[in-house]
Amino acid sequence: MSTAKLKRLKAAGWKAGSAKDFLQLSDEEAMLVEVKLMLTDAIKASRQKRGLSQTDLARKMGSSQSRVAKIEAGDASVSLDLIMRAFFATGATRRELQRAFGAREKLAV
Amino acid sequence: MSTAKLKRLKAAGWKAGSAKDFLQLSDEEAMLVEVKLMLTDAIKASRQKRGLSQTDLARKMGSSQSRVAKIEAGDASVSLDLIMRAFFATGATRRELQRAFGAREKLAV
DNA sequence: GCGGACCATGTCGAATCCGACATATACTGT
DNA sequence: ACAGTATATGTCGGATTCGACATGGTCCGC
Repeated sequence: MSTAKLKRLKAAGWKAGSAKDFLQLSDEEAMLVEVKLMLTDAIKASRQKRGLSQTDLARKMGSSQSRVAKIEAGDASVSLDLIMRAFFATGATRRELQRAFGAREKLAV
Repeated sequence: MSTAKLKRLKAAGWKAGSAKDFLQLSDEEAMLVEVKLMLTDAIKASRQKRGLSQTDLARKMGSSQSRVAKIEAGDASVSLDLIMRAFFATGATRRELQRAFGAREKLAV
């Protein structure tokens, strides 16, 4: 499954644009991976912009530091639900969500 | 409050009929609910636009008709991961995703 | 070089979510 | 009335994801 390979994908430094070829994902799976990567990047940026530690964010969203670390690392055990929760918990708005999907990528799939 | 909307709000993990719970809904939770409702509406629209039945979509995404029905109904047991998978499986593009997030307010409780 | 932040990673029992199935309702066309 | 198609709803065993905890690494001010 794509989520199982997400972690390895990030560790190898691959960008979302090349994820499909590298992992032989279906189009839908590739798009889901892209969505997750965009959001985890946006979470890290939003959190740091607001001067929050992973522990701070974890407390805000009723979770733990280790899980926030996994969220930002693109760990396979993290759902899109939790990613989205974390994104909003940083203080990001729906407009910022839309911008995260709009001001996008260097390379299309 | 219509029963249909109460049912859909169970997607947020809500107990139907409790105004108190509604008032306690945090901003992040409310935004997550909005995102989910927008997407489930978009899925249904995209599926019907392309002339697919729930069974067709289920086969495309390796799931079952009953789960597709639950996705579109905003059932509490459906994750955002599955919603996003279904959205892309209808043939929707990332541009349509962005457009769905930019859609005007649909949640009127 | 120590103590204190901050972040990464592994593990685990419990909670949640999954596909699948059974079944019900509604709306066709025959 | 009947058969076929489409959608809705409840349930269940197994799979996935959860928060929590333990622990290790890195960096910095003291």
